[in-house]
Amino acid sequence: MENKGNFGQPASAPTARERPTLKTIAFMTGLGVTTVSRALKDAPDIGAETKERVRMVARQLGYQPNRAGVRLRTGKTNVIALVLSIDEEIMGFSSQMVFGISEVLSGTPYHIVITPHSHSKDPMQPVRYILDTGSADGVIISRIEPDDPRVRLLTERGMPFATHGRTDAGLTHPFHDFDNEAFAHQAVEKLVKRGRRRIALLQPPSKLTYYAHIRIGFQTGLHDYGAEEVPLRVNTDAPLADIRDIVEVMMRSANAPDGIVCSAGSAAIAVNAGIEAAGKALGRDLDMVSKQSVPILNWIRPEIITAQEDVRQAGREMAKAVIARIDGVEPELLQSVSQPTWPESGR
Amino acid sequence: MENKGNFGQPASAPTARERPTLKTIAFMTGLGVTTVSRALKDAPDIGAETKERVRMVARQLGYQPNRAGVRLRTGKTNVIALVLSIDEEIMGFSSQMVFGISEVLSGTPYHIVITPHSHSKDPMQPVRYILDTGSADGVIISRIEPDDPRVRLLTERGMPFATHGRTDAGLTHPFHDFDNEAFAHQAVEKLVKRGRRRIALLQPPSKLTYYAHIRIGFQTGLHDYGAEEVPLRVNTDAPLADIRDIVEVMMRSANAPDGIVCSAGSAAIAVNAGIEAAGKALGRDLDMVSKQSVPILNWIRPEIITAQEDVRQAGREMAKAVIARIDGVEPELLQSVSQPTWPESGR
DNA sequence: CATTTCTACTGTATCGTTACAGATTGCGTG
DNA sequence: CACGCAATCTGTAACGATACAGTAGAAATG
Repeated sequence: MENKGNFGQPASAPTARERPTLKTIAFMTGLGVTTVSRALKDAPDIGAETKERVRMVARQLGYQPNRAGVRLRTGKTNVIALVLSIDEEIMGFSSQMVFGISEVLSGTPYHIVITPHSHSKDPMQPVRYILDTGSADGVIISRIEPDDPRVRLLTERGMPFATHGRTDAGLTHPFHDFDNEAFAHQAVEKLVKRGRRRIALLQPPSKLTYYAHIRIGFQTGLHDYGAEEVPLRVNTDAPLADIRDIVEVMMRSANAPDGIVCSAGSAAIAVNAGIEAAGKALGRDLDMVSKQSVPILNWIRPEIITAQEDVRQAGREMAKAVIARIDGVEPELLQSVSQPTWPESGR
Repeated sequence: MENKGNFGQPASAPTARERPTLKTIAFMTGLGVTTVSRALKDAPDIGAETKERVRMVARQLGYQPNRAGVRLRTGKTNVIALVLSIDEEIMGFSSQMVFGISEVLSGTPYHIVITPHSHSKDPMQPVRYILDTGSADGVIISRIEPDDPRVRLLTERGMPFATHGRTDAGLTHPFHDFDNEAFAHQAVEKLVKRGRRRIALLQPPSKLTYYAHIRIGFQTGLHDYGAEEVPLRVNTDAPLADIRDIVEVMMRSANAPDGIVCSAGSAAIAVNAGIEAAGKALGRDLDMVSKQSVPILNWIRPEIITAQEDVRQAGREMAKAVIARIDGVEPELLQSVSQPTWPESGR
């Protein structure tokens, strides 16, 4: 856990095994530390030949700037903080996002730090921590609400960030979102095309922005294709056991739906269990459409009609967006919405 | 007597909105920066009353030490690096581990940095990076091999670390592992108790240490309970489609097994699909036992006999182990193995 | 020829923290 | 009364990088 050995003496001895610093390069090239620093960042007041020499030596030594030095002097942390809700998921949702993000960051000096929190507790806490300690250059958050206080705070403090999901309160900020409205609309279409007309919706919690997107897509779908809604009093955040039980009751009732639209892959598993518990069969008594972020549902029941939400891609988009924002690109230009894809059933 | 003392430097202006530093506290208490620093770390040469005062002011200001300052001066990064293989998982395996780790780290100054890599590429690369740049105080790695080169390198360089899985080459190091031998043994027992005698094993890739653990548990199980193995030529790392197809072929063949032991939850889903594709039914024609890290299998088929591997707990254990190791605790004392738990089926 | 203007480099101070080597004061001792 | 010794507290110099204000030398200008 310690690293120096270089005491006392003036200029600098190469000290073979130590990690190279600007001083090492300066010593080897016979230049000043400042020159080396500026040469490596391609400053205009350094001679071309000198730059070349410095770069060669730096490469040769495997020089990597000391992050603490840079951070202390410039305030640049080279860190992107990913704020995750630990009760957010059962499936590999956030892993995929992490991997997408790191794909993009791997070509940059940025590191990714995970800042978890329980969304039952204060969701502002991690954001405040990051702002107060200046521990990141950029932030990625999810589970966005229409007037999300985190978005407000981050904007107000000028911290670059990207969100997974949109807001709806006149704030302009980078985001990536899945087109949940299109998904819900298309889901209804698929069901109606299979002759289903009485459709239930397992929707997200109403405080999240995409609740409205799902609702609108669903309702215009019902209208456009001439179907009606069978109410379902539970949302995707409920414990799987609750979802199962409520779906079972619904499926046993007189006005059971003949179609279900499900807004989350993990919940779909519970819905399926509820359907089976009621003695109904997908494809025969009813059809189900679900979105999923990991291709798993068709392994469980090939009959489930699935739309893919590419969360890894979302991670990539958001990582690119935050970095662009850090580099001063206007937020308007850093917004994207991805369309649902409907893989041909099969496996 | 002539103490001209401080000339030039007027200690420091409070500058209300700035982030407080030691200097701020020094200014407010009228003490020197050094004194404040030492007071906050409860050094023995600082008066009790002074410490109290410093602590009060620090708390009042919401002082948090600047990580870059500490890191630059001491070399301590306060970072734990989690090295993850991005193709490691489909399910929420690594998320659960991340959350377990952060539970423990949340009470400490440590941050968690995710360092991903593709295990098809060079698995040493992230470890080398961390060592070369000194970017973490401790490392957590998984997918351990019997003579894992990463374990060798980390040990050699004196970097504190913990592994998810054991090695088998005379190296002593902190680890947390799931008792795969016990799992496989008990799995065979469960199957035989249900009257199954011809058992197939879906095993992990042979290069990983726990391959041997699974094999031994399985084989002693076969021996102890009087069953025989039906060979299955595929491992848990194979694409799910391959697993499904191979299982289907096996289940259609003349000597189809009447029991299957499966070493990974995601693979079990594919195995189940293969079984169903062959027209066989769990509980009737055969039984399956699988381990899982996320309670999902019984939602798919209640008949699957599942053992729970608590990956979140593993994350907690490893985080505690790395920190203890950083604090100088002997590696021998930082090893733990968790037992499979067999939740009563149902949900 | 003196002066300005470039070009190419360099020294110093600084970010926040801590290791280290002093200071200062009070007080008990011989 | 000088001395030693605790008990407290403090200034300085790093750690590695960069912003800023120079400087030296050569070339262009008047």
